[in-house]
Amino acid sequence: MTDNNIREFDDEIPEKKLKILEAAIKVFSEKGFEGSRTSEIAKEANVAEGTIFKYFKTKKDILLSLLLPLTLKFIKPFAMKSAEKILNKGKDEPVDEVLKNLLLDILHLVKKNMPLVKTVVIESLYHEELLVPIKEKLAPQVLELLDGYVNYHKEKGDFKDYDTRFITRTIMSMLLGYVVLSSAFPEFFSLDEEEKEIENIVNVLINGIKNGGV
Amino acid sequence: MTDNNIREFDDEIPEKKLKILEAAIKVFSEKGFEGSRTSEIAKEANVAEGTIFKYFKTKKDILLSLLLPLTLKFIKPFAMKSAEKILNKGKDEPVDEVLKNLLLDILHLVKKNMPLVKTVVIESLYHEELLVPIKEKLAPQVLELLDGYVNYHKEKGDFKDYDTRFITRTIMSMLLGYVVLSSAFPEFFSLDEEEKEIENIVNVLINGIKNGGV
Amino acid sequence: MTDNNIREFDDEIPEKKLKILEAAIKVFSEKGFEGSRTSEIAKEANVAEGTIFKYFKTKKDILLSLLLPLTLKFIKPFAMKSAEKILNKGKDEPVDEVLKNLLLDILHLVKKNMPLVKTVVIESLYHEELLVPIKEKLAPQVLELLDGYVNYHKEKGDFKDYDTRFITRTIMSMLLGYVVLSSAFPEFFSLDEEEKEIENIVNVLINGIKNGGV
Amino acid sequence: MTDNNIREFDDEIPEKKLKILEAAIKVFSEKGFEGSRTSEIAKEANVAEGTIFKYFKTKKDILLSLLLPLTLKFIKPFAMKSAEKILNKGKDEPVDEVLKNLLLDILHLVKKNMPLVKTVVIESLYHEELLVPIKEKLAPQVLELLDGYVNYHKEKGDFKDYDTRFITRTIMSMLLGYVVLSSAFPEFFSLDEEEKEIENIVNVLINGIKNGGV
DNA sequence: TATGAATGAGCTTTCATTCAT
DNA sequence: TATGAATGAAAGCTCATTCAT
Repeated sequence: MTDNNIREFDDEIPEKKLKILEAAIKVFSEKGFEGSRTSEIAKEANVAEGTIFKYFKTKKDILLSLLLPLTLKFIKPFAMKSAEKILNKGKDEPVDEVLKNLLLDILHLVKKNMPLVKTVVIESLYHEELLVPIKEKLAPQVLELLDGYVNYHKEKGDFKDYDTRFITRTIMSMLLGYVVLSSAFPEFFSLDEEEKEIENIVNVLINGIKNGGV
Repeated sequence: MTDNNIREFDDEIPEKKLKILEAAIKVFSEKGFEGSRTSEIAKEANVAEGTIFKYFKTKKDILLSLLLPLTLKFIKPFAMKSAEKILNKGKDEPVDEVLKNLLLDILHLVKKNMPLVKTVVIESLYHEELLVPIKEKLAPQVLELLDGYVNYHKEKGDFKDYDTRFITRTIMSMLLGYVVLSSAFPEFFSLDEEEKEIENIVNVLINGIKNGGV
Repeated sequence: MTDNNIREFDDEIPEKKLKILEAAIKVFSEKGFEGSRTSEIAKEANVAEGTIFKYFKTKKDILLSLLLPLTLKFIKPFAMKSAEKILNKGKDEPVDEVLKNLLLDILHLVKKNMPLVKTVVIESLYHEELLVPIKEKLAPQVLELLDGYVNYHKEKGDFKDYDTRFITRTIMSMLLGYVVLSSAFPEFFSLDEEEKEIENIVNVLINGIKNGGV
Repeated sequence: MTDNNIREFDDEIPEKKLKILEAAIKVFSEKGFEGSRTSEIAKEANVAEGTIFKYFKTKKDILLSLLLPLTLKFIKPFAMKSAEKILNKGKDEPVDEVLKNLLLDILHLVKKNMPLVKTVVIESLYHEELLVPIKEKLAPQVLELLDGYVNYHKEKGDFKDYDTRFITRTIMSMLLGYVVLSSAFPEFFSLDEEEKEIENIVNVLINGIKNGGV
């Protein structure tokens, strides 16, 4: 499921550098950045320790260069492929179907890149250099996309008159909560019913849990 | 708001040990466990570095002893005070009012102890010794309480016939999502409208965002 | 002869710090700064390697702190004791006797602290941070003293009408040349005839080597 | 002035090897041998780092091969050209003129090759392998030449009856002192008056600074 | 011949831990 | 009990040297 695959953009990135990045993602996600040893990354990457420092000035540098793969992984496919699916083709499909597919897309992207996402998200709590680009580049793009979707349906009269940003946040919130909970306590979730779970989440989001609400 | 106050249970815990724990919570939450230095904890606690090791065998030991304060902070008040409010007194109050109060209670508890919670939650991702007790002691108690609440309303016919555990998870999910989002991106939230935000979240949870649903 | 004795000013300098400084002077003078290993300094000082970095932030820091002992060794005794001997008491003594004693004083100071002097002089060729204080503090004081001596005798009509600074430089030059040559090629000099050698140097300086002079 | 020109003897020395030697002389003289990086030498020589090790087994090897250029630079011209000028043609010229020209010759040779000379001289203090050949080959030849000159004038009755070797040493000493001082403290010397300075030095050497000495 | 990516031994420096006081 | 100087194992990083191309 998680394959740390960051090779899609191996335009001219050297093989060894890619192996080091993959190894770093794995080790960072298991031990945390500060708890990781460059020696372990080297071993994991089947590379001499010195080689790491040919490609990255410092250990911290490895962490910071995870921003690029993360961005490429999320911005590119998410903003391009999904955005059109949602906003153009989606206009005729039922609202819950569209939302479910959107959340599933994001979820799959996150799950496929869980070690990378986990590492960047957690380390951004301790390293401003990581948080700032996320806030200024990644987050706005995701928000813009979702805001567009929400506004479209608000104007169409599908959604209640909540503040657009509140609805966006709530959608994000539910997905985020699911991701975190299901990662931390996988034994409470059945792996094979992920699609059903997301379907339920979308249903709650749209109709609420109250009996009688449609 | 966050005062790291763990002195409530200073039955016979020595003053210096408490100061070390408080300092550790502060430093751990700012730098992460591995990124924290015992020298900084000592300075923050106004204590000699050697003193730390009179009370804690190792640095890791400090981290592990955060479980006790966390448990005391959450299990005790939450299970005792709130549980009764919710299940007994709450039976006559409207369902959304009860839920809102419950979430606000939890939220306040979390915010008041954010550094402690942040540290234990994040470090539990890297240290089994921390995760296991959480899964086996803390989580079940919280789940039991919420499950009870959900079951009560399901039986009363207030809630749709979702799986109890799914509703519980969804409630947790939304709160967790809110906590994480509002901590990571405080600039997207207005600090003074926390209560309104929770109110909205509860409304969405109960009625959904779909127009026409009550 | 060379005892690396820098303890004279051990006002409150910790014993271990002194031992590290002494060891560093020894090792630096034998291997050069860059060729020296902190591990060897530690061993020489009978101290754990980590202890070095309790007293000095970096290895470079050790080098820079040699300036203080050097200054104390040279400025203090030289400027105070010798200056008066030379300029006051010396006024009645024959000019060559005074000069000979002055040069012998300096020479003994240099020889007694040869490793320290060698290290600072050579490393100042590669480290601006070392050269600047020497040029701005040490050198001017030495020059001022010698200039005073030279001027006194020029005014008295003892010396030819060379530029004062030229004579000063020439005196320094001859001593410097002797120190360097006798250090590099000790086998060309008889150790026990140092005083005779200096006497000859002073004679040449005053009377030249030309026959018939005097 | 200093052109590191060691190409005079490029009998069959490959171009790249020469470039490496020149680069090494430059870098060594600026950073010291141990403080120099082969990577920097390679860059300075416009050569791949690996190429260095095609021509020199080790970094140390580069240092040792500086002996040959140094010897060629000094022994050859100095012993051949100057020696005849001094001992043959010089016999009719005034003693101070000859000495002045000799010192100027040496001085120019030293200045033109300062980085090379500086490096070999300083590093010989830390590397026996460098010092021994200097002591056994270079020094004796220089001394023999000067001794011959001094003896010639002693026998002619021009010089006082000092030990020949003492006079030789004193001449070397004064020149050495001048070179070192003027290199370390160039601001104390006027560059354009080098010839005048040497003239003065020779005058002092011959006549002394005492007033009335001829 | 010349390259430069890769190496890994060894460097300086850090830091949790110990222990004499 | 509390200290903080001292420790030394282990960390990140450097750099002379190798070798496949």
